[in-house]
Amino acid sequence: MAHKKREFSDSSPKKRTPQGESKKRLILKVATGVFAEKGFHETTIAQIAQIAKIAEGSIYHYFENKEDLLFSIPEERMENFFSSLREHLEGIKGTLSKLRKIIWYHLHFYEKNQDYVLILLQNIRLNPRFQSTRAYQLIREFAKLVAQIIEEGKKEKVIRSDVDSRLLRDAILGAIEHITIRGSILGRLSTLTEATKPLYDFFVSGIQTQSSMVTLPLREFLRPKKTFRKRIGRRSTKI
Amino acid sequence: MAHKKREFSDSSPKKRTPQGESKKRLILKVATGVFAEKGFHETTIAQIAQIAKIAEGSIYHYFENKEDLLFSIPEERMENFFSSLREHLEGIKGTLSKLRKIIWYHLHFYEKNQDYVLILLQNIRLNPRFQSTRAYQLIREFAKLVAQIIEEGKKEKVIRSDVDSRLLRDAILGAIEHITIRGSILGRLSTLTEATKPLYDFFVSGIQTQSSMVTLPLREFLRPKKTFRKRIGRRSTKI
Amino acid sequence: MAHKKREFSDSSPKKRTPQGESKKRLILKVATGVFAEKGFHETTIAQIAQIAKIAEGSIYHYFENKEDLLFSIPEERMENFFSSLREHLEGIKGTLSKLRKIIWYHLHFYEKNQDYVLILLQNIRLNPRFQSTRAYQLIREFAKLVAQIIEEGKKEKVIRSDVDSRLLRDAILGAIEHITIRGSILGRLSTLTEATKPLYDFFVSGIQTQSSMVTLPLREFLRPKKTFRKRIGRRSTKI
Amino acid sequence: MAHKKREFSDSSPKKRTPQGESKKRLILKVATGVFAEKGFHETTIAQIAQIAKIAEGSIYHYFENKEDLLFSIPEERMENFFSSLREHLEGIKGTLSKLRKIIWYHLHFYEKNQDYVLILLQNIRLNPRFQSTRAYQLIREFAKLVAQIIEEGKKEKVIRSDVDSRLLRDAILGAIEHITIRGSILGRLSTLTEATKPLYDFFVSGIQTQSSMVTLPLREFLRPKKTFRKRIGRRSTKI
DNA sequence: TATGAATGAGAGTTCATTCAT
DNA sequence: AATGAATGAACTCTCATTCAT
Repeated sequence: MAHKKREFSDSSPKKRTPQGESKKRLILKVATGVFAEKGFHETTIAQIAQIAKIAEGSIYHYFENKEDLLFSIPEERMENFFSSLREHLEGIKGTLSKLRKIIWYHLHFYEKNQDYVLILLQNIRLNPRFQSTRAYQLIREFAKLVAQIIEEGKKEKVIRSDVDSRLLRDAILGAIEHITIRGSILGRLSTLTEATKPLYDFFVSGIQTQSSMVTLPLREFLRPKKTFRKRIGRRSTKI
Repeated sequence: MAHKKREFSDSSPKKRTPQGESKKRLILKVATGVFAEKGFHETTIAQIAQIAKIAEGSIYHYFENKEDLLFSIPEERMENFFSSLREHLEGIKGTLSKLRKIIWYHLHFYEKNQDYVLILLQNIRLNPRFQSTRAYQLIREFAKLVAQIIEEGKKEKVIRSDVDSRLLRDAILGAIEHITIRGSILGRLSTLTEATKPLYDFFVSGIQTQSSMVTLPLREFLRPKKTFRKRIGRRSTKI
Repeated sequence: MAHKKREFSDSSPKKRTPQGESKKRLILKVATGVFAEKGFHETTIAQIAQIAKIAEGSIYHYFENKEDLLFSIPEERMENFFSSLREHLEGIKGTLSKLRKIIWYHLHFYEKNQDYVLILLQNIRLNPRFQSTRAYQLIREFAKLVAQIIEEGKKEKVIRSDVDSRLLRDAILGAIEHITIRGSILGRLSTLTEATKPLYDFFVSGIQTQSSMVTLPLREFLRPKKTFRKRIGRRSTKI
Repeated sequence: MAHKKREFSDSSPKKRTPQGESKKRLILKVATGVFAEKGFHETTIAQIAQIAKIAEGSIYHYFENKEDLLFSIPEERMENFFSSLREHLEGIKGTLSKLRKIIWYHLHFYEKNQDYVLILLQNIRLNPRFQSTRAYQLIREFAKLVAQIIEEGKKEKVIRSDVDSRLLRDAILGAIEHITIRGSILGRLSTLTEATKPLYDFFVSGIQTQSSMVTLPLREFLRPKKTFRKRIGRRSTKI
């Protein structure tokens, strides 16, 4: 009555316990898909087992419990995300170019990991227990990296010195995330990277027209600079 | 399906303080708090009832089921949010001022409705059934309004004509949301509005320093303008 | 919707005696007994589980829900009833003999399946959802069979040609059922088959005495027959 | 904490508070309809109250509880049924005519009380608590009456002396009930009385053709009668 | 390793019934 | 007499998790 033959090992790239390791991957893959589609709480272990064509109990050989399975999803992906990002940033000169790269890479990554994003944003990120996770550390490191790059930009006088690095970082990441979520709702996830240039432009150059923008700055530019920031500041405050 | 007859019902000293409609408000208030603190799925009806000091069954007098209770939370708040925003925008001239107001108001609203935000962003927004809700319609209307204001800005030549209104809107809202979520994690929700000016500046003026920015534009400004956009475009694409 | 994690699950000394398929039978048997005794609506899943000495949840491994459990009761029995009846009818010549056999077999079956009958008549038969059931189909087939046999009898001139086959069938089945129900109330279910002969006689020979019956028919018999049925008809109608 | 008021007996056949009495009737009428349509257990007090356009609590002014409401349905109807039947039987001579009348009247009553029948047969009759009810007594009396009439018939030599009166009665009533139930399923309840003649004929004359039936009896008729019944009996037993 | 039947705590929900008004 | 908000016991059903095989 032997079911399962699986005579030929399937997709595993390397091998440790070639079979075992690949089965863990299988579970993770299936779980990611189902979680993304139906939501974590609406998904049952039984469903995952059924789709993965394994027994429910087998899932508990690889994962402590349902939440562990959930938290295991970002592990590999974040590792991947972060190391690959570092490669991509390798050799790029200039803060703004790095920033542009980060925006592009982030969108690109979300585009290629659509199901994962939804889970991350909806079910993982705010879970307090997630914060004691390796993946969470990577996210923090990534966030720090972005803030550092911005700080560099400020030192290099490419970015205005009054910019709050962490706030800017959050704004950029937030913009990326929101666009991703909108994309997922509207089914436009596959063209996410197209938003790179406009997003970059929003943040780097702002949205003002040259004419309306320059009027004031230009005069500033030709005059002594000391009062500049103050004036801007004043303008911004009078809501 | 049915219930046993309650054979002996002697032991309960029932209180009855029929405050009428206000009980619905009470439930809503308690539910919002508990949902925000523990999460929707981690909250039980029994808990809500206990905190509200009412019977579990009473909740079902006012709400169809747990999800209906959840979806009822945004109802009033969004109505409030939107109508109050309109008031705030009343009489404001200038697209950028309106935009600044919207940023401020949004942050302000989230600051005053901290628990609500978390629920909205985590448990409500992406639920497909939410989209057949009055509150969802209001959110859509609000989003449209923002995009319209941006469009106006483009017509008035205050905002660059190559700006994608909806994308900009999503970027701004995303930035606000992300900052709010970060704030909730870090316990900084009560100073949210302080982010108004920096956020506004990011989007309106960009983050580039005058010097680095003007170098190129200034030359453009002094020359014939026709090639301007093209050059910017080219620059932006070379990632 | 969801369930709390079972934080500590230490206290249970679980037994596992996987008898496989026979557990479904056990549940069915216990359920039949309790349903018959207390009625479907008055029986709780917990009671069945307790008597069967299994966990409540186990019942839901074998049956979709309580109603499915109810509707599963007739499945096997009707299959049994019908196939066994066919065997019993095998080789019997003559419509009336077949009819007698059916009456006897029906009573015999009810006698041997006392608890089942009550459930069938009280909780199953009139439930609209039952009618999309295999068991219901068998009941229909049985009913058709009886009507067919009566039709045969009419062709063979053993049964009066003016007999409405379906009505006669319903009358016979109704009589059987009512007697069964009375028997169940009076605790006489074990002598049900004794009613075979009298019931058969009621329907086949009628209840009239020879004398009172023959008086008229005999005269008819000795005279030309054509006005016979009419006269009978007239008599019957003058209520 | 005294519940139960009902200090004064309620069930008076005339009227005390014309309004009150008519409201009780209203509730009874509505309840009968809903019970018949959806079944007793599937009907809620709230539904009845809603349809009757009264408050749920009001129902408990007139009825002890839900079951009391159920058992109150037959009360009036059975009273009616029985007294009206007596009138109908008034002046009818001859057992068979009375029997015919009873069949007709029963079908007629069910035809006119369609919703009531279903409730009686499905939810009331077998409920043990019903048997301590006035209505149940009436049913018993009716059943006795039928058996008595049959006994009379035997004394008058119109009905064969070997007929078991109670069994015959049960067979007749069962036939009527089954035909009614079939009628309710098939939506033919409104032509129920048409079954009077065929039913009567089944029981009184039997279903055998004259020819097949008479062959034997005729010979008997011409010979001494004593061995007649025995022979029939013998035939009937050899199943 | 793998299985999947078995578990059982506990969740959401229902609804007959009560009683202050 | 009438109301209907309030009650809360009890029910069905779910499902993460376990463990004997």
